[in-house]
Amino acid sequence: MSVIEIPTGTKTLIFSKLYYGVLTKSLSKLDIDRYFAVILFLNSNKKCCQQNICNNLMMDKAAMVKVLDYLTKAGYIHRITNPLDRREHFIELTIKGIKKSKEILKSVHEIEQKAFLGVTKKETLIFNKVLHSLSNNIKELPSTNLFFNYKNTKNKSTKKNSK
Amino acid sequence: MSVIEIPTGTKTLIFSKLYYGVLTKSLSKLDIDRYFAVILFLNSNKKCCQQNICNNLMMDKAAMVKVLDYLTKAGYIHRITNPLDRREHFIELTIKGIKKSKEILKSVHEIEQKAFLGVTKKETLIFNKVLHSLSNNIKELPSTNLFFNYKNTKNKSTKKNSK
DNA sequence: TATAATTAGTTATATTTGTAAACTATTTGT
DNA sequence: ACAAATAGTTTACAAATATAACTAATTATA
Repeated sequence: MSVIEIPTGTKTLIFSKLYYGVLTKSLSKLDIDRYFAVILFLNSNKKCCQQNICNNLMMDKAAMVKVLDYLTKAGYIHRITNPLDRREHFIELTIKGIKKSKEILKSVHEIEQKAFLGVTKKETLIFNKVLHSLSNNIKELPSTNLFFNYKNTKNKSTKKNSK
Repeated sequence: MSVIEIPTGTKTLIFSKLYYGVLTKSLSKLDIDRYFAVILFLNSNKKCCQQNICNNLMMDKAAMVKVLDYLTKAGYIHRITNPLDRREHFIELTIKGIKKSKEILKSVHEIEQKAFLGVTKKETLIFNKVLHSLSNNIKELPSTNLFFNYKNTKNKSTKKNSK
C-alpha cells in the first residue's frame, strides 16, 4: 500500500479550487461571479426549497440565505412561498436565470471535456463511480456537523441536551 | 454522453467538505483543529519554504503566513531562514510536530480505508490516476489566478498597469 | 557597480464564507 | 390547545479569500 502524502480530501479540494478558477474565468462575461453550481442545480431541480439545495450542495442554510439574496438581486431567481407549507420557499430560476444557466452549462461542458482529456470513457465511469462511493462512505462516519443541516432527525432524544 | 447536473469540481468540493468534517472530528483530541494537510505535507517534505507549500496545496501566500503563525503558536513548526537565500524561510516540524503528524497520518489512513470501502484496488488506482490527470489538465486552462501565486511570470509587461 | 526588476515573506484591509445561536412564522404531534 | 419540530432569517463572530502595498534580499542588466 502506498504512503498517503496528501489526503484524498485535500487532493479533491485542490482540484475543485482549480476547477472553480477556470469556471469563473470562463464565465467572467456574466453579471454574477459565483454560485454557478446553485444555478445549475436549480436548472435540473424544479420546485426545490432552500434546505433541499443545502443538503445537496452541502451548504449551511444561513449561508444559503445570502447566496439566494445575491442571486435574487442579480435577477436569476425568485422565492415562491409554498402554499401547502408556507414555511417553505420554492426557489425558481427566472427567465433570465434559465437563459444564463444554458451558458453556464455550456462552459461546464467545455471544461469537463478539457479536464477529462486523455481519460478513457471507462476510466471516467470508474472515477465517477468511486467518487460517489467515497462520498457515500464518508457520510456514514462521525463528523463535526460542520456547515450543514443534514437530517439527523432520527435521534431526536439527543437534541435537548445540545447546549 | 450523460447530462452534467453537478460539475465535477462541485462534486469534489462536496466530498472534501465531508472528508474534512470527518478528519476534524477524528482529530478533535489534538490541540489544533485545522491545517492537518499542511502538517502532513511538511512531514513528507523537509526543508521546504512557504511558497513551496503554497504551490503544492494551492493556498495564497498571505493566507499561509497566518496558517504558519497558528502552527508556530501551537508549537508544531518553526521557521528557519535559509542562509543561502535569506528571503526564504524553511518550515520545519518541531519534535512535537513530528509526533503529532504520526497521529494525523494514522487518522488519515483510517479514514481513507473507510472511504474506499467496497472500492477495488484497481478502481482506486484508476481513481487516483484520473484525479491527477484532471488536475493537470485543468491547470493548463485560463483561470482567474485566485488564491495562489503560481508562476505566471511570463507576461511581465502587464504588471505595471494593473490598477 | 549602480539600479532596476524579481522574489519570499509580511502586513493590512475588505469581502466572503462558515458556524452558532437566537429568532419568527408555520406546521405537526399529542 | 399546547409543545415540539421545521424552514427560513437575522445577528454576531471567526475564518478564509483576494488584493495590494510593503520590507528585505537576490538577480539581472546596462
